Amino acid sequence: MNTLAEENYLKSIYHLSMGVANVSTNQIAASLNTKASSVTDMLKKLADKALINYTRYQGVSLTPSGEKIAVNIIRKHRLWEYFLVEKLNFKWDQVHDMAEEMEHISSAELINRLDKFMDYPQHDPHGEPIPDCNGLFNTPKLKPISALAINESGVISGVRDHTTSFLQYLEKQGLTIGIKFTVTEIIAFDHSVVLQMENKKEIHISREVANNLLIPL
Amino acid sequence: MNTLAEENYLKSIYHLSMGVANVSTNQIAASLNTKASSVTDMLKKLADKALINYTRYQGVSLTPSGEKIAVNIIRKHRLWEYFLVEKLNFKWDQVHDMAEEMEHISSAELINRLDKFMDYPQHDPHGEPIPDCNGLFNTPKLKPISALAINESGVISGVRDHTTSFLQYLEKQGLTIGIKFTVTEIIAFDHSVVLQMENKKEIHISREVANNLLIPL
DNA sequence: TGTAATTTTTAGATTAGTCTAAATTTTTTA
DNA sequence: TAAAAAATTTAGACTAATCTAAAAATTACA
Repeated sequence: MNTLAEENYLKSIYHLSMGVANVSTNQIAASLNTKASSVTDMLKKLADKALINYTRYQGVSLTPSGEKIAVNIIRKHRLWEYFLVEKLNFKWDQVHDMAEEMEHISSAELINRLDKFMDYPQHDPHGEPIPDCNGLFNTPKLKPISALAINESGVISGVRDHTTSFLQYLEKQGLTIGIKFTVTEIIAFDHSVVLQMENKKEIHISREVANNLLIPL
Repeated sequence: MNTLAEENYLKSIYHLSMGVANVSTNQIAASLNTKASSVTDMLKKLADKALINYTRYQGVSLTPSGEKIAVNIIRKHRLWEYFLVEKLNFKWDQVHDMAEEMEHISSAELINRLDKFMDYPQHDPHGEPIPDCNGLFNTPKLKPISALAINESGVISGVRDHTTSFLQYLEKQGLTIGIKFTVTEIIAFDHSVVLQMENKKEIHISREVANNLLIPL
């Protein structure tokens, strides 16, 4: 098995790898709130274990076995988040830190039974896809609301920003996963957007919020 | 907060403290599968944090704050065991190691909601009492089946030994928590005991098993 | 294209938790 | 009650993960 620190590095590298060939030492250091020198040490260790491809000064990528471990941790994270929201009634902005701890519970049998207990959910409370027990999942292609024109509609399917403050704001506005809306106005001056919700209520969101709210492509 | 190692030491000291004033270094070392010298080091650390009363060569006891932490870990352990058995359908002999990991999940809010979700269970799958959110619980006074005479009855309410092999044996025999029986025979030669179950089936158990199966005093 | 800026790595410490081996204290027992 | 045995502690070392400061490599750009 791998240590907690190793698991967190693999997960971080996985997240940072989206769409890029190699992840830099500094990127990893920033995402884990640690120093570049600490990252270098750990990269050597992970390379020795054949979990990453690493050449000095050239950044890293996950090997298939490293990716498998990372995806499994993400599976556990998202299933526990789903559990916390659906079974224990937490809000979607409260579950991240708890799931960060729970994702390191090792038993595969446990997580598979948890998956079954919740009837195999496909997405976590933030709209992220949950890998199945073989590590398979399809990432829905999403685009921000800011890419829509007037009179176009969409269903909120994801968020780009996962910070508590952003999620709390969305919750308060009723802008949660699965909600349908139509763009009724785009303010030329600041690119803010007016949405009409299914219940006819209008919500005015800033360009920044529109950039961080995702709908299917 | 405390480290994982610190939590395990406090829990171990708590369990070993049942009915005795002080726990010895060697007892702790044996229960944690570590060396006496490692224990001594940790005892100094826990004493510095005022979680134990420690005088060199004299053994240790928990302070009120140390006991509070220990009881909280035990609360979490037992609630997760209950969850694993009642919600995820694990057998009572499968849950200990998983709960050993889960008991270190830190959130108090999480564990209180889990408690509520399961409707405030009073006992874990092995019959051990579950402390409430204030750390309060009453330890039912129990005695072994071997203390019964012929024609006396009882309800299985706890087990002294928690090893997988013992629990699996009991499970196979149908000797689980809550089961009622009457002693129909005690073999003088080896002190083995014959039980008649509610369904009239007779089960013959060794003296050792009878010593490890508990009923209310 | 060569110097400056940035990034990354190395060198050397530090902390938590552990270990072995030796020294010390307590307990047992002859 | 004094040696022997057992228990406990100390001393010194090791590993994992981290840090700071300095050195080395890469990249940027004048």
